Amino acid sequence: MIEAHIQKLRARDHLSREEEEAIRGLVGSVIEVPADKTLVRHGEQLNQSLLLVSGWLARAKDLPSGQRQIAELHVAGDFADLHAFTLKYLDHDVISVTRAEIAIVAHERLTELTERFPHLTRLYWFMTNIDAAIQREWTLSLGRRTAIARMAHLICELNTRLAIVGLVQDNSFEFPLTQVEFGECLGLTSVHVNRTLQELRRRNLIELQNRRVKIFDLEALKSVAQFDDAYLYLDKRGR
Amino acid sequence: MIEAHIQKLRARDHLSREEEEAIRGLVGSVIEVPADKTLVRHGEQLNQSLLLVSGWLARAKDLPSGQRQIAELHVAGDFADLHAFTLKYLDHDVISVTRAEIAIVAHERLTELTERFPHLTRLYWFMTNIDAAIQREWTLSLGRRTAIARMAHLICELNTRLAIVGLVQDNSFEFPLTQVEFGECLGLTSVHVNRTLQELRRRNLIELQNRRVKIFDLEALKSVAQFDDAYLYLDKRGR
DNA sequence: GCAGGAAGCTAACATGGATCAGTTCTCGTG
DNA sequence: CACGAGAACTGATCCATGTTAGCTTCCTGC
Repeated sequence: MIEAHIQKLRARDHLSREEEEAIRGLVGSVIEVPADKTLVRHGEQLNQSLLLVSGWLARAKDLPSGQRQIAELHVAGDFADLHAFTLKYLDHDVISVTRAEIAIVAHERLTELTERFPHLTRLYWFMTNIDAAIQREWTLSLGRRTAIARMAHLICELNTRLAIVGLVQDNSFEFPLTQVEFGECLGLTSVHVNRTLQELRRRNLIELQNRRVKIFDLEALKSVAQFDDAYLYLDKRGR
Repeated sequence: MIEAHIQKLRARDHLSREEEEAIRGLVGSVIEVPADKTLVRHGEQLNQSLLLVSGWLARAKDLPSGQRQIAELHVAGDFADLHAFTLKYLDHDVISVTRAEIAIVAHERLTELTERFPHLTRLYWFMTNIDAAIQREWTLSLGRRTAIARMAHLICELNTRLAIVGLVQDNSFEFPLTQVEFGECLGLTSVHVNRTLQELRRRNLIELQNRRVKIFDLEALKSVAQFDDAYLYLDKRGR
């Protein structure tokens, strides 16, 4: 059920058997939601967080004009709104990009967990800080990278994050975003997403077909993106 | 010494006398650094965090090409790298924008504090999540706002954050960034910063002279910026 | 197997902001 | 009190990306 989540944690730190059990004990009910639903609305008071079991979610911020910026994408194993545990309400929405299975974790359970396991407290604090690091990298992309580098960078990021939870085979993974949604991540219009995608294709770096990305030349793609995975903190230093 | 920091916390939650004492006990030495120094280098192993007493710091991310994006600005009362407590090393640099006084807090002290005060643990976790929310708002700015809205937004943000720690008088506050640095925050060139600043001036919204911003019409400025301070979490819900 | 809608794609044209190449201002220093 | 350096400012030009307005393809439901 939450194997992907355990894998994601294990990529960053050691877990004792007891800790793993405690984490599995967090999950209350598991629900299934359709694509394109707003699961959490900004400002709404929250007493639970969403642990994504399968499918994709996103953090979306909208401007009064209707323009949307996606601030982070979430895949299996991610807590989409763990930060709500301390924030109490969010400054963005959480939306489903695809149909998704979601394990509900009550904040009460998290309070108990954190009072029993200082180490897991630091570990989950750390996980919210990784989300912040990912958003910081997106900030750099939006501020300073060109459209093609930005797009290549996001694909490298997803490739790395999906590989951790076993969702990459042969440099290929499912990519369910429409070009409009892709643009909402990259700060681009769908027209320019289309053009940029074709340019990546033309350079024989990737292919995107039937909601699936295939990376032909990962090293070249990383170099276009100036991608360095350090910001994903894939090392076990003990937190 | 760390009054500003206490004020900033008090803007978000209640602190008991005992908790306040414990927080004051965090501070080791206090140092003074000149402007334009790299205080923390990305990747470097850390066992302390920097609590800013006076002056401005920034989180900077550089591209191999030498282009720089500033991801957040820090003013008196901010922990510039509290996230290093769990991250162990950073994915960005911390630089001084001005001469600054900095209180050094050893991570050992923080570990002790968090094991003694679960409430303060949640509070500091919360504070790192506010930093993330600020960065998310910058992401929205960079992705979807025009240059003038972005600039207006940042000024509104600073106005709000500086007011909390008592650094705003008569809608006016010290603003020590050069136009180049301002552009590094906004994802703009200094040329365009200059022009955009003139446009804000021309519309009688603000004035920037002698390293000082004066806001003439805060409501109009907020409306240009589409500014809503919800993302700064200025309410006391008990964390 | 056909209708309708969403997603993908395209071309022509518009524009916000970058780039380049300076000039002017300011202020600290000898 | 002149000089030098950094910061502020400017004009001309360019170009990456947006905008508009389609057309095409692919599903999905009936």
